[in-house]
Amino acid sequence: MARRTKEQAAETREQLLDAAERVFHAKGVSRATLDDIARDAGLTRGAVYWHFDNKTAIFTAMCDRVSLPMQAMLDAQVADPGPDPLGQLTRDGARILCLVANDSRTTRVFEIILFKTELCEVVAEVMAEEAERAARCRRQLSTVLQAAQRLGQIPAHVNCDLAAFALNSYLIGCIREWLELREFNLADQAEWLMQTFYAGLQHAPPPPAKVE
Amino acid sequence: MARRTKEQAAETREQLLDAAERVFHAKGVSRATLDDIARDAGLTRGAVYWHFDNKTAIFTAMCDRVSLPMQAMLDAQVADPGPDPLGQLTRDGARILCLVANDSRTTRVFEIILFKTELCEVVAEVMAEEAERAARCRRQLSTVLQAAQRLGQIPAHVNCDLAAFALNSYLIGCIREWLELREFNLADQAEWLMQTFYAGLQHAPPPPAKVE
DNA sequence: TTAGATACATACACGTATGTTTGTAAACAC
DNA sequence: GTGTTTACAAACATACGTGTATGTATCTAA
Repeated sequence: MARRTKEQAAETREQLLDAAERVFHAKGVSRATLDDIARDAGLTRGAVYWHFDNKTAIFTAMCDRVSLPMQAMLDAQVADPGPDPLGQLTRDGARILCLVANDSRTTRVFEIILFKTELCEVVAEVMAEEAERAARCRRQLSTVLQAAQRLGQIPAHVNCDLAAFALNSYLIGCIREWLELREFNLADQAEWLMQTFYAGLQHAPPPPAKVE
Repeated sequence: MARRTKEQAAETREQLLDAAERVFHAKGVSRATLDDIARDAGLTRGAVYWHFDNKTAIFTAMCDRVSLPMQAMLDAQVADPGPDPLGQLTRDGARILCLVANDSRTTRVFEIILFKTELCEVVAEVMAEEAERAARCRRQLSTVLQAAQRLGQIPAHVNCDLAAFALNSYLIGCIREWLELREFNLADQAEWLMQTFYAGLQHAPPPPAKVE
């Protein structure tokens, strides 16, 4: 095959990742063949092995294309909680839900991660990364919730670590169930869904014991 | 191999399902081999193919062992909402969380379903069943929430279909995230988690539009 | 202008999962 | 007690995915 220029090669890489999204989504990650991906991109496995070590490398690269921007968004939120942390969290949560609902790449990759990926010992590195990422996310959420608590937006007796867990669970759960359902416009209801959850935090009963 | 009695054969079947739980959990459903399952049970693939048509049949049988009892529990709740539907829903939700936290078989199978199974066109029958089951669950939750609404436990402006979606999402999300985290005693916090969510429903803002 | 590196395509060797078929010893019907 | 069916084990044929090795045409740098 003819050698392409650097830019053409980079474009080939993107096309392979696009193809991986489609194939992973259609067949599931483990049933997807490197040949499937190559063919979908109009290439051969030679191109795949040139740009990536193996299927796992493709998978992580594909995830990074959507997760890195979202992580940056949360980082900014933590860096400056602002005068209304709870309201800002509401809007950020709603914004994430809207992204899932409206950006097709985000939709597809979330569907792949939530429904078409088997985490097991074989992909231990990926699991460890994911666990670290999730833990960091919870810590950040807890930090923002504590800021809200200091401003009196949340009762003092609320355990912010547990509340962060609940918030994170709620968001993931809403994304997961909506992706499975698709019967209403998530973007329209995103604000209400988030506001209802925070109303619960504001009127939460006292905790039975400390978390952890 | 020697022929076994009917009871012995039924026990063999159970052992195969136990083995399937372990192997699916360890390797993921699609990476799990029928030979893996047979060996784990101390048998051969001959036994597997005698009791089940293929891997999909084993998977559904394994799921049924835990999902059927839980579905029966929800059915009973719908048949008689009682004088305090919201309180009863709180206790039922907490009970499910406790089951996930304390019953090892429930824990394992939920982990398999949530983290170690790839839903795709290849297993379309399983997906269709699951979608129907989930839809039925949401309808039942909505029914109970409407009963609570008639009793004044939830504001009249709340869309019960959307609230059922939120509740279901919250439960699944909590189960999923706790299974991934495992850093606190879920059974201890189950009541607080559910009560906090229902506090949100009771203080929910008016909806922006109709769901669906 | 040419030597080497690049960006793939093609071909091969290997392991391995699957479905099926055949074998077989014990249980059960009679 | 004999024949048949049951509940598996063992062996076989087939297919398929992976990794790697090799081929090659083009780009690029000197």
